[in-house]
Amino acid sequence: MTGSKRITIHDIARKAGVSPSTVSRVLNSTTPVAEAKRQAVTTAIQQLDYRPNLIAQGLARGTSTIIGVLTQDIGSPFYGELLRGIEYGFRGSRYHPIFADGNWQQAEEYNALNILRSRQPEALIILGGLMPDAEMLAAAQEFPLIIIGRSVPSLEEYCVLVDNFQGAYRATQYLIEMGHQRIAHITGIRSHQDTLDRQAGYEQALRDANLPINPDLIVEGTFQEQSGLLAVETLLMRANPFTALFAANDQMAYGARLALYRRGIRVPEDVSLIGFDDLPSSAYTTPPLTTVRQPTFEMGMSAAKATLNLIDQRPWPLPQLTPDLVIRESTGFARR
Amino acid sequence: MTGSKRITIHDIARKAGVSPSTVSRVLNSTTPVAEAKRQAVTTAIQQLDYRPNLIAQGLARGTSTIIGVLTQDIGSPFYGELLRGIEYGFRGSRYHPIFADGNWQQAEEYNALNILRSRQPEALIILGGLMPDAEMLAAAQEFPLIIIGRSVPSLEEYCVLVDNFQGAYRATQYLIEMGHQRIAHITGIRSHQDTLDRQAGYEQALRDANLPINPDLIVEGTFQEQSGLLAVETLLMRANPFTALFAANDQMAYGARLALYRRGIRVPEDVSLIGFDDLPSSAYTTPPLTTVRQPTFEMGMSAAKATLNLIDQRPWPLPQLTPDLVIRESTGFARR
DNA sequence: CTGAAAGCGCTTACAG
DNA sequence: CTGAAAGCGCTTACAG
Repeated sequence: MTGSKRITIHDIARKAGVSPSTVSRVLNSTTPVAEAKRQAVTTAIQQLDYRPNLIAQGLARGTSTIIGVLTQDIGSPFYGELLRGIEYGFRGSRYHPIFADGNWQQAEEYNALNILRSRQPEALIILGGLMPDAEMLAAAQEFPLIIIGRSVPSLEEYCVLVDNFQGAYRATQYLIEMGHQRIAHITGIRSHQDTLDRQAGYEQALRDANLPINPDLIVEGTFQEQSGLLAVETLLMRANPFTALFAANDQMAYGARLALYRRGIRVPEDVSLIGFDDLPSSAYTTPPLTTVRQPTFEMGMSAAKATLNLIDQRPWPLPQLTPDLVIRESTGFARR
Repeated sequence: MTGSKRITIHDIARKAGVSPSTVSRVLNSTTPVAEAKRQAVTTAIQQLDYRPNLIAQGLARGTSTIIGVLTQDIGSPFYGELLRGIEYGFRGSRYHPIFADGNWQQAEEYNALNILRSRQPEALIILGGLMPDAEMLAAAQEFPLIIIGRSVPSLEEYCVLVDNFQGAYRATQYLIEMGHQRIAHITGIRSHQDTLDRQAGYEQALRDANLPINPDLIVEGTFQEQSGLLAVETLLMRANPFTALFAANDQMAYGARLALYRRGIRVPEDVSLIGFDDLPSSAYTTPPLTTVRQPTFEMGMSAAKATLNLIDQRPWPLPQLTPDLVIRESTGFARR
């Protein structure tokens, strides 16, 4: 179970008949080294299967090559693609992301941030979260910082996000174009900015079409499946008919779809259903879900790339990401 | 963007009028320290908002407090719960998991392993993967090692997994009990042990019920949704009727369900459908999916706990995890 | 090109 | 109880 003595730069120096400094130099090719010695060192490294101790290197160089990533719910389908994108973005670089989860609770976020801090990250990526803007500004003082899925005033140029208002507007508008007039909305958690922006987009689209905003058609969810299911039950109990339903994320749309199914309400024949996110599985629900696509993988990847650029003090172009409406089969014309 | 000079143990020593050694001692409470000095140190720490540099500590103590986790597809829904469990299992400990992804490719797995190695992890958790058993044994020499979702000969006591054979057997048996005689199977990727075990369970259940094993009813998938969809198309083209379908994982079951839907084949009235994994969203498909549940969160959590125990040289009881059949609404009696 | 020395920020025997 | 010193495994001026 326990390995043999970890082998160090000194071991290979001895074996190669040079000084540790020289070994370090061939390792990092920072300074020319005589060919013979270089050879000796190289073969010694191979023979002893030596691998530099990154943490010692980190201490000596003052660089940890670690990027702290503050997540909110590692494990949720939405974060899955984001993480994959981040992981992909750092591949081949010498940097390695480490994750700490805030669990959508402020106290845990602070805690996670401190955990990350103690690992001396060279930059931070923060995904959403409930931390006050002031804290974000403070963090930006301390580290190169990229923020995903949230817009922080005066830090806009470090934020990677799609326009939630715009996405929701587009979704609602599409429903209206399809002839729907009574469009219900399941919101996310009130404290999230996404929730507010998406609801605002929904309402604006209604307004622009001269349709009334009916509070009875709006119900709050939690971004999770079960809440979508419950929301539909609530909506149905209110006996306020609707022919279309816009859920603030796909997971709630799944729950809503199930509630509808249980009541024998057909999608899209009786009710059109539209989500937000375009999770990978949304293309495989029955019927496949019409939804507002967030390019999550790309968001993660560009955040990673931007982080690398920030560290190297290069410009960090962030892509112009627009939420696309992906029209599948859960939406149709309103019944006449 | 760049922080001010990082403050160290010396800064607080100076401020508190003690030696760095003493600061270290109050930090770690390894040795009694006079109350007055302890106070001075504590307040200095607060005032300067000092946080120890974990990487320096690591070097000095020879402990990184890092656990390397080798994943295969961070971001897939199956791994989501596992990661969440792992994360949860390490909460409150001083250890922190870091992830590197093998992407289900041997070369990348080796690479990921080396990346982890360079971070000097104190233990390793390896999720599945294609690495030869011999490599796993070697890794176990080098680190305390826990393996999830795979059984490695002579390392059984370090493996956390559910019995795939048994789970598949149970699923198939249930279908048979419901009167199904022509049961199709969508397998996973051939090179995965899970695939083999699940198929074996399926076949054994058939055999035990004196039902024929019909190669025309078995089609290979990739564990992804699209392959489930394709598999059903293939099955349908073969014109070999079946009344039930067992997919080697939920994602393929989703794809299969969609293919069926497109053909107007009802679930469960015309075909019973059963998956494997019990992903969180499987409770919300239409109809909710009958499936073999893997307690992935618990698996992740117990792997983490076991790892901590291994590190501390304590016994590391691994739970007895059995795959439960979760009967929902995608299965029913065979048509007569 | 190359070695000896100092230093990265801590910890931990060692000697009071 | 406590300070000075050595050491963790590297890197990097500094002086040849």
